[in-house]
Amino acid sequence: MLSRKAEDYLEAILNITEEKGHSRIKDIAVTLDVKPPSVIEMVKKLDGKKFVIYRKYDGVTLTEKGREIASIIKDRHDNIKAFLKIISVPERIAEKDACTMEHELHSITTKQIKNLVNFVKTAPEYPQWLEHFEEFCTTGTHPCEGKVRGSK
Amino acid sequence: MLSRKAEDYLEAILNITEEKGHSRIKDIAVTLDVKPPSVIEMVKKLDGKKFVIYRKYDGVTLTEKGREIASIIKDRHDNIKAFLKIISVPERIAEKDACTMEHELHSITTKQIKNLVNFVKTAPEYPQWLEHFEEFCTTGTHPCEGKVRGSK
DNA sequence: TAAAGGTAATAGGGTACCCTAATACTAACC
DNA sequence: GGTTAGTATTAGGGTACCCTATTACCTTTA
Repeated sequence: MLSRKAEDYLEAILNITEEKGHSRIKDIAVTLDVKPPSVIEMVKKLDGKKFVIYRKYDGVTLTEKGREIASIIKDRHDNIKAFLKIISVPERIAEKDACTMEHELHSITTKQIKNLVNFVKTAPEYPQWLEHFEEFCTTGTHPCEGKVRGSK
Repeated sequence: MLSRKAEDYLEAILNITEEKGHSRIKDIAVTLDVKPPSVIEMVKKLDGKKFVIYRKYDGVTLTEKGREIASIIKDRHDNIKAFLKIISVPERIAEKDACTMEHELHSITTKQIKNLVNFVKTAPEYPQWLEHFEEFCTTGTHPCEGKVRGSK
């Protein structure tokens, strides 16, 4: 229903509004790294579809409908980022790649990623799991393999 | 350097060529679910950039440069799909979502996904890990938690 | 070898998203 | 209240990718 870019705009508006109390054209432009005329154009479109309310010279606010979409995207973003950090992707790259993955993935996929994050985080052996994974990344072998010091 | 769509075309051409020995406009169109004129347009562009060789009425072949890109994408695709299947995403959805993720992700991210797949697959407790994960997805708790029957 | 059926190519358009340059507006200060 | 600095808006264009309708070409078969 909404394009990937449209979702990006909604998410940005949500973040800016939460941070500053209101969303101005310029802030959206800076956040998304586009020029103000591009923002105006998209915001008019989103207003036409009732995702935001846009009044000239007076900023942009999300409608209930718009806020709902934005929250879903933001939630996906956080889960995907958490997953990427678990597999040792550096902060900045995790942030950027979460922005890519947060759109278009099937809901089952994002649900399973969320499950994986919870599974690993709440696992009794969580810290060891992480250590083992990191060692595996460096050496290519499982630390516990064939040793007395098992995975437990 | 190459757009996401351009990469899709290269990957499709690689797959079709491997399967049929040569790539025709129509096959590419069917694979990517677009109309032939769209294929012609893109293929001309890819020819101009030396990723493929396109001769009218005579199909399309990858150059060395084009094959290299296509192979990288295909490799990413396979790894991402393997990951999605590990976390119990159904085949068809995994295939589709791998197509989405295979572009634009940072090389570190795709490397770490590959590492994760190998880590889990070669783990001494691999089948148990999977069972535990699946049970966690259904019940929300770790099977081994506080029980005699531990993770080992 | 000529006609037919299918594939390929071109012409002409459309949408989504982005830009620069020019103009309009607002707010804040003198 | 007028000037200025900053922000918002409009006007006009550009690129990427897709389409339909039309025309060209090839291959097969009578």
